This record gives sequence, C-alpha cells and structure tokens, in this order.
Amino acid sequence: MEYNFREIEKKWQQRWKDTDAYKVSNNSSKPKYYVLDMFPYPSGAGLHVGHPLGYIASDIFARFKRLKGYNVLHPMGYDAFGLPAEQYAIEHGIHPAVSTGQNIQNFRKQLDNIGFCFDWSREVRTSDPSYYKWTQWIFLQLFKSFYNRQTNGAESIDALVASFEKEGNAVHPFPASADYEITSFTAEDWKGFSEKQQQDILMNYRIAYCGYGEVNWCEALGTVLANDEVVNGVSERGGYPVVKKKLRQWYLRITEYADRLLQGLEQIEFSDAMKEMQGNWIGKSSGAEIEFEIAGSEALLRVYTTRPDTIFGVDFMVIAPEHDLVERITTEAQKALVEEYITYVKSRSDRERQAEKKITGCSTGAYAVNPFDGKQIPIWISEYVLAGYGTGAIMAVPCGDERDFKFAQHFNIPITNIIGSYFNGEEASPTKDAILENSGFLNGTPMRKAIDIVCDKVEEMGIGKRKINYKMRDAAFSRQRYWGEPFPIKWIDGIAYPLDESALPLELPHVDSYKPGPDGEGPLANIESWTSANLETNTMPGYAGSSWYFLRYMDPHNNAAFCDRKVSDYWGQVDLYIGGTEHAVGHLLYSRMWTKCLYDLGFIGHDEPYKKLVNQGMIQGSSRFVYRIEFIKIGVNLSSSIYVSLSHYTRLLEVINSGFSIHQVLEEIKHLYPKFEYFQPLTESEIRVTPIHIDVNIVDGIELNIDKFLEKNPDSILIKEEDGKYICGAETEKMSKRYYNVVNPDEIVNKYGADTFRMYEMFLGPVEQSKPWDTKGIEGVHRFLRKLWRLFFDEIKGKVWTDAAATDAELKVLHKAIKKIEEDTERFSFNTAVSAFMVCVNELADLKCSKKAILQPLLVLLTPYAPHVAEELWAALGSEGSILNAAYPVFEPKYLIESSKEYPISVNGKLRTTINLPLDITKDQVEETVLANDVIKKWLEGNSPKKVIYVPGKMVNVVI
RNA sequence: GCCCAGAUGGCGGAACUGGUAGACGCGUCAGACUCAAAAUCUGGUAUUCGCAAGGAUGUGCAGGUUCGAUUCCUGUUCUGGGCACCA
Repeated sequence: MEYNFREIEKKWQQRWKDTDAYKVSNNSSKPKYYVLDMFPYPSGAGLHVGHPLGYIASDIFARFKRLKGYNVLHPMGYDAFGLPAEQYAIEHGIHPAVSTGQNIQNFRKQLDNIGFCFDWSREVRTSDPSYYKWTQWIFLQLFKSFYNRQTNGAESIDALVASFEKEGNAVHPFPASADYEITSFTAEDWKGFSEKQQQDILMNYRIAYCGYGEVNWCEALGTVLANDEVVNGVSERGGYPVVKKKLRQWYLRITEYADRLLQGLEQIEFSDAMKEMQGNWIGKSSGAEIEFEIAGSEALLRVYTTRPDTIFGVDFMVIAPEHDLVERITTEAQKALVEEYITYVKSRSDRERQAEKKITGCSTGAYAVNPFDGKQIPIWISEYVLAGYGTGAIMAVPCGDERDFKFAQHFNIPITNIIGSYFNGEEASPTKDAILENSGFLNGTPMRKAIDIVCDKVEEMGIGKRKINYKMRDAAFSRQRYWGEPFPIKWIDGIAYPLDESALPLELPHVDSYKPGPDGEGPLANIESWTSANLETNTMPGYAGSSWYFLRYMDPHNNAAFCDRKVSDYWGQVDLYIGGTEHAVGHLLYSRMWTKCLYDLGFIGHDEPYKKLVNQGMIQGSSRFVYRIEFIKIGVNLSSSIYVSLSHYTRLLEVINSGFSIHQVLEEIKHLYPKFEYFQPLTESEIRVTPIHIDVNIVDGIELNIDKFLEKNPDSILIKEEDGKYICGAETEKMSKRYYNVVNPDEIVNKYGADTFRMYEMFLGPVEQSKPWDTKGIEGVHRFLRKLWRLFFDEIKGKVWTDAAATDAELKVLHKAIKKIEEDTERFSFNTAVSAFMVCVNELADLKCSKKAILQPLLVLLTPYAPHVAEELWAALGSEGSILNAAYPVFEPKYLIESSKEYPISVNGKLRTTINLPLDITKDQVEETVLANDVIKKWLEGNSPKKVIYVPGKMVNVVI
C-alpha cells in the first residue's frame, strides 16, 4: 500500500464537507477560542502561495486548540469591494459583482484544496447587500454620534443638541479637527441659528462627518486617482499630469480617539514593533502653539512647536505653500515667485514633498516679530511643511534641527547659535541638554527648564498656550468610485440627512458606465434616478467593510442586528488574529476605532477587537528579468527585440554609464552579436538596456527556458552567455500579477498533496518572517510523510503496525515529541515543530517501531499540520471516531528524566573537554570534579583558577 | 526623507532566558541494494592549515560591555514592509 495522497485528501475533504465537520455552535459548554485571519481581497490573479502562509498557521492553531478542548471559531470571508474590480470593469465592461463573484469562486476552490477547517457556513462578503446593510447601519450610528470629551466616549448627537439648547457649546467646544467660522456660541445663538447653520455646526461634531479635502486630480482622465495610480507625478494610465484638488469628502473623526487608541495598546498583545508603529502614526506630542505678529500686517502667524525653549534661535519661519496666510502677507516683489512655487508644489505628492533631498522654498518677503526681543524673522514657504500637520507653520531653529539647518544653509539665512558648543556650524544638534545662550532672559537656563518657562510666559502674555498635538489626521472615508458601499445619506439644500434605518440596505444601483461623473464626482452621479433622489454619490472606502467583519462572523445570518449582543458577549475578542504588517496603521487602527465606537454606544461589550496579533511575514515573489536593448529617438521608442543575457547587461550598463558614445555601445553589441545591423541615423539617438519582467514559470532557476520564451516572443533575438545559456536577472519583490512572479499553490498541491504543502510552508521558516518563495526542499517534507506512512504500511507486506506493547526507548521518543511539538505549536514556532516530527519519525524508523501505542498519539499531534494523512492513518488503526475530536496527548515527564548529562567544560571561554555529571550535583562538587580532570589540569598549566562558572544543565567555564 | 523589521554554511533555516554556533531539511560527495534506473538505506559535508591527532578563523560591516555575545549597547551598510485613495 502506497501513500496515495491524492485519493486520501479528496476522500477526507469530501467527508468533512458531508459531515459539517467544522461547523461551530454559538452554544457550548467548552471554553471559546476565536482564531481569525485577515480576509483576502479576491483578486483576479487568484490565490498565490503567499496567502496560505497565514491561513495555514491559523488553521494549525485552530485545530490545535480544538484538540485541546476549546470551542473554536475559525471563519473566512472576502473583502470584496475594491479598486481593481472597478478598473477591470472599466477596461472590460464586466460588472464588478460578476468578476468578483468569479474570483471568489476561484479562491474558494483553491482554499478548499488545502484542507482548511473554516466554518464556511459563516462566510461573509463585504459587497453583499445583506452584509453592507450593516456597514451602512454602523455608518449611520457614527453619523448620529459625537465624541463627548467629558465622558470620553461616543454619544448620541441628540444629547449634544440638548446641551446646545441649554448652554450653547460651553460644555462641548468644537473638536480639534473641526473647521468652523466661529468657535463658541450660546444657547440663544443656537436657537437663533437657521436649520442649515445648526446642521453645519453639528457636522463639526459628528464622528462621521463631511468636510473638504485634497485628492489627486487628473484632468485628462476626469477622475480622482488613488496614490497607487499615480507614478512620478503622472497618472499610471496614460501618463497624464496629476494635481491636488479640493473636493467634498466624508471623514471619520478618529483624532478624537487618538488617546484611547494609544492607551489601548497597553492591554493588547501586539508585537512591540507594531505598537511602536501605531504609536508613531498617532504621533502624540506636547508643545505650545505661539502666535507671532507680522510686521506691517494685522494678521497673526500661529505656529506649533515642541521646543518653545528654542524661541530665541528662530531665524526664519516656514509656512505650508497652501497656508491661508500666504496670499495675505506676500509682498508685491515676491508675488510672481511665490505663485510659481505654489504651482510647482501642487504637482507634488505629500510623499515626494518630504522624501526629496532637494531643498526648495521661496520667501514671502514678509517678516514675523519675535515677541520677546522684537527681532524680525523672515517668513518662507516650503514644501517640507505640510498644511495638515499642526498649524501648517513652523518656527525654524537651524542650530537645533537638521532640516531647518540645511534650509538656512541653502538660502544663506544667518544662523543664531543658542546652544553653545553643541552646535559646531557643520550640523544641527537636537539636544535638550544645552544651557541656553544668545537667548535674552533665558540666558544660562538649561533647555529642559526653559520649555516650561516659555510656556508660562506665552500663556501669561496671551500669545499662546500649551498644546497636545497628534500627527494622525481624521480618516478620509469617501471615494469617488462605484464599487463600494453607498452612503445612506440624502442631500437637501446643502444639508446631509440620514436615511431611515428601515431603508437599509441602500443597494448599489447598476450603472451603464463606470466612468466618473461630472466635477470629480463618482460614477453614481451619472445615474439620473440616484441624483434626482438627492442621494450621496460618493461611496465608502475599502476599509469600511473590513472594520467590523470579525463581529459579523459571530452571527452572520442575523437580519435584525449586525450581531446579537448575547452572541458577541459569548465570543468576545478575537483571541488570535493573523495577518501581515502591511495593515499596521490602516485596517488595524480603523477596526480598533470602530470597535471602540460600537462599545461606547453599547452595541458590544469589549472595546478592543483583538486580544493577540501575530504578523505573518510576506512570501515574496522572486522576479526574473530579461534585458532588452532599446533605442530612443526624440521620445520615440524604436522597438527592438534583442535581449541580452545578464553578464552582457552588466557590461553594457558599464559602457553606457561611463559615457561612451552610442557608436561604441553599438560596436559592443555587434561584438556580442555579429549579425547585428544598424542604420546610421540610430547613432543620433539614445540607447538603453531595460530590464523587463518575465514569467517566472518559464525560467528554471535563473536559466531561461529559451523555447518557451521564443514561443511567447517570436522574432526575438537572444544574446546568450558563452555556454549557450541565457541567464536572467533576479530580484525579490511583492508577489503580484504585474511582476509575473506569482506562484499558484494548486500546482504544488497537485504534485505533492495538501499535507506536504502545508507542512512545507511552515517548514520554510518562522511565520513572522518574510521570505521569497522557493520550492527547493519540498521533497524533504514529502519524503517525511512517506516515511511516516511506511511505519504503518509496507508496499509488499501491507499492514505492518502492531498492537505490541511499547518499550521505554519508544515511549521516550514519543514523549519527547509531545513535549517539543506542543511547546512549539503554542509559541507559533511551526517550523521547528515540523523538524521535531521529522526527528521523531526518523528515530522510530531506526527503532523499527510500528506500534499502535506510539503511532496513535503521534497522529493526534500531526492532525493540525497534516490533517488528511492523520485522519486516514487514524482510521487505518481502527481508532474510534474522528481524529478531529481526539484528545491531545499529555506528555509524561517520567519518560524524559535523565540522571546525568554531558557538560562542555571550557577554560577562559574556550571549549576544552566534556565531562559527564549527575544532574543533582552541587556547585562545589562540580568545581572539585572539573579541577580534578586531567585535560583541564593540562590547560590550567599550574595556574590556580580565579573562579568556576557553572550553569546547571548547560556548561562549566573555568576562568584563570 | 520619516517609522518598523531583518541579515547565520552552497541554499531555507536552528540555537526559546548571554552559555558546545550550524538542529532539521535541500543540495552535493562517497558507499549499499539493482543488469540498469527510480525508490530506499548508510556515512561525510562552515572555512582554512594538517597524513593524522589537533589547531586557527567564523553569525552583514566597525567598535564596545562580559570569564563568555548570533543574542546586550553604539555607529554603519544593504534588503524588505509602511507612509494616510492598492488591499
């Protein structure tokens, strides 16, 4: 009997399906455990080998917990709204619902091949009206709520209205992220306001609110572009210019939750790195907001600084180019320059503005006045100051800040040194340890003390106040797109009204065209019936549905609520959440915020969604390149189909980079490929050798499969290496369709089986670690499973396992494995657990042990890792019931007790010999035994030892 | 540019709390079985000097702490992830 994995896996997958083996109940006497994967976006490229890494890990853990006696919730679904489906629709005219449905079917088939224990009866799809009904419903709750700073939580907006009617906004001043023309009003004011005014004010308090924000606008395409669709300042499609444009947008007031999101991190098990990333994203800082007078103007310049102590070192001010003041304060002389600079900045993304090393800026010609010494400070605009952070203006202290320093140097602005020898004139020093100099009344004061002194002073003078600032901004929550949840909002006379909850779901209407609507609006603006009903034409972003899906799994078919409170109280937090770090600051923050909102409003009983998070590494693709020679003539690419092998590429690159004439380069090519002919005019054009991604599946290692390549690219000329091979370049990149480096798990499952695939993905390395995909080595895992099989069945003899009693040596092997595998599984060290299985089976094979008493518990250990073969062999042993419900074996210490151990003995840290010592030996006895040893005596060379270091169970070191 | 992480043989990786660096697997070399191949089994395999016994070197790079550092500290290089409309 052979190990026929294809038959076995098919059989058990069918059996599990037929018996609903993985269906989970919301009622159980067992303790609960919730294992969740970040659900996938069902892309057209299908599942690639990177997806299952996390799924296999969570599957192993879910199965492990089940064997340990827990009621385990382990669901799966699809994050089905998103841009790619819409782009596909624009290009191919296929409705996103259709293509997404097909992709989901494909994903499901691929997932099923791997033998996961998902409870598919709980599947969710965010694009399904029965699901997004509740996304819309939750949005309405956020719209109808405000953040009460008195009680630190979300509350009904009705309570706010009641307070306004009684005492104006004295108790509830505008939130930090509000933007309204007045800052305070009385009860009388409120009652006198028009409906529109009242609603505008309320909008500034709502947790889900409407405001104005900048988007990437592409005039040529008439549409808003995602950052992803903008490459080097132009649209990815077509290469058209992209500029910033202000549009009406929905937002979530996540800034009000900044502190709670920060504090919440302390109670949850995220990695320190993850907590740090979230903390940095929130970016809490304390400092002061200070107002500077502007010479010859009524206007005041408000800056935020974390270092008020350096106020005498301010040599210039920088305000964001889009700052309101720019227009008011720019002098006549500077106007033209400033306008030119602003046009330049408009074409640049926030990222570029901060990343570029190039220093740019422009003086406004205006001067601010230092409130303490009256010094006139020039005001500049520069792209490195962003309008969205702080007040959009900074006071620049070049001796203390590197970027300010470089700016001052570049524009020849004189630098005041206030930190004495900490500043050497070569580079800035952000020290807080200096004693202040050149600082008026602060001279001689340590910087740390000066911070408070200046804060007190500005508050006393009424020109500023202490302020806590957050880097985090409110979350943009609308897209000018089709394929997303419609907002349940109606606009009447410029006022947003929520739809009645009974009208939900507000279904996404069919459109004839996915093209954008007028004035940057989304495709919904093209629908007559939609606009005439005054419905909001924006849709929600991709993260809307994923911000609460973990709750829907608990109660997926509930039509009366997003999740019954009793059910969410039973399952509570996700005990283990597995997913990539790429979601560190997006999804993970948003879902934490939604959870807190739902908690505040009393809909659920916990305010952090995830108890523990494990970040799986990314399985990267290993891309392959061929190198094409291209001739460029006045912007026209004269296409060639000559591809050079890697070493020639390196050589040509060298020639081109060292400034040789095109003629010489062409000669070089001719040298490689004598048949190469070129026309004289080419000598006036430019030549390039461009790496081009090719399908990894037609490359063997780094050697191109020339036949397959020529099949796809006929008429190509390949300039090969001397040995006749064409060698490709290689690079590690994200696995993606666009890089042609996607490896499909189906092929591997088909060749080696799901169990081998599962164990191999785990064996590759730690789950948390990123690594490029490589099938080298999968044979070893497959061999292990066949070896295990042979402990049960022989090709000739058939059944070889017996009922004989196990020996102590055999029990020792088993119990060692139980201990190691259980520990490793518990701490997510699945790769070492797989190794432990291999060691165990090798040892059993050496002992020729085929005894049921040993093999049966071993199979239970194996179930989470290789469930199909474990079930099959379990049944073969004539065991009762399904192995899925077996009890996890308990390791017995008595089989692992050792009386003595071989210790390494070192002299001064150098290993010299080993000695067998009893485990219960005392420190003194160790010293005595070791010093009496002949080898050690020799190494001591008559010296008396200074001390003997004995680490029980580990080693002994003699120091002389 | 900013934030986070990683770097160990020919390759993937192990070393859990500062204590024998290289478990386990791949590859490779040698051998057994075989007419032969596949499969399977046995042994070797960090580098270097040596016939050997044995020695020296060795965890990206440069330093530091320690009897002892892959592990801790400082600096640095490279690679990967994120940077607010990809998901």
